[in-house]
Amino acid sequence: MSPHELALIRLWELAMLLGEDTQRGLATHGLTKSRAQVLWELNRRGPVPQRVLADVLEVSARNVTGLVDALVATGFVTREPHPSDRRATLVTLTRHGIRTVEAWDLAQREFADALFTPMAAEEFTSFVEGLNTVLGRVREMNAPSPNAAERA
Amino acid sequence: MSPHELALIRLWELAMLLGEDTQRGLATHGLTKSRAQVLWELNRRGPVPQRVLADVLEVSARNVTGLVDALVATGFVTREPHPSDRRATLVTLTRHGIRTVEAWDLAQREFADALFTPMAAEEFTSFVEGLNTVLGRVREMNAPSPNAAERA
DNA sequence: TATTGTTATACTCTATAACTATA
DNA sequence: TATAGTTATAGAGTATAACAATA
Repeated sequence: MSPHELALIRLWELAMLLGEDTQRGLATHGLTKSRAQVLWELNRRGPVPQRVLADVLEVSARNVTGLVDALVATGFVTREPHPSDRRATLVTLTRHGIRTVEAWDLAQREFADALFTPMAAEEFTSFVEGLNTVLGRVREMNAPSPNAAERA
Repeated sequence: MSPHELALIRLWELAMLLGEDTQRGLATHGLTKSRAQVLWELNRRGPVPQRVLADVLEVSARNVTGLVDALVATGFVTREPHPSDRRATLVTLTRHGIRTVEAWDLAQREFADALFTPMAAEEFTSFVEGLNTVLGRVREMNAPSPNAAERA
């Protein structure tokens, strides 16, 4: 197996481990990855109509209806009337939803510190440099998405 | 945002991009991630009873029934009688299944080369070093899994 | 006429529980 | 009695299409 191939496999393994770890963390809050993404966007953007969520998450309007239904039922968000468009509803974080997102933020910072603090400063720096290079390459190789800049 | 936090976010972004890319590739073969994992294990292990697939993929026996049903219907595998245990079936790759796995293998090698060849040799080396360190840290921080060695 | 969100319907992955056939 | 795999049932995420209310 070539060094390149091995490096790619290591990247995959890391991605999977991080994914599993995150999923376990979300499950303790009674959340799934998809529902968590909704909360995350609401935290960034404030109350938005479901249409906006469908666009930023790149899923169907129908799917958003289901995700918001579930988040309402579990107390993370509410549907509020839109002040000027009676067709739309504003999906709004509850206090519970806000506290949940804040708890992740903290957990993520702590995880990042626990992960990288033990690394030698020089090793960390060159790792991040390589990571940025690889990320740039992957972005180039992917279908050029006009939304990439907007999402970043 | 701290450098540690930023690095973690970059890792996430890379993981997501690689995941999306892979999913697109699988879709062109008419496959999903779960079904592809089945083919992958069959390629590594040869024909195995469904029970083995359930164990290695860490999913329920019921789930394996569904995945194998779908793979049989789409011509990637067949169910063959087990020579000594009449309760069991041996899930076996068809020629189509074998060629599909071989095509991925090639595609993965090409992708890895396209990704890393443009990197300076020194940058690649230190990136892989950092990657291995991070991977080790994540493994430590995760729940210590007795199967980790077996799966690797 | 176009847009927001819903209902209707369907497919995939996932799980547990009950059951059949076999060990 | 235990195991391999299926049927029955259910929940989550996803999609398209038809439809209602509103713009």
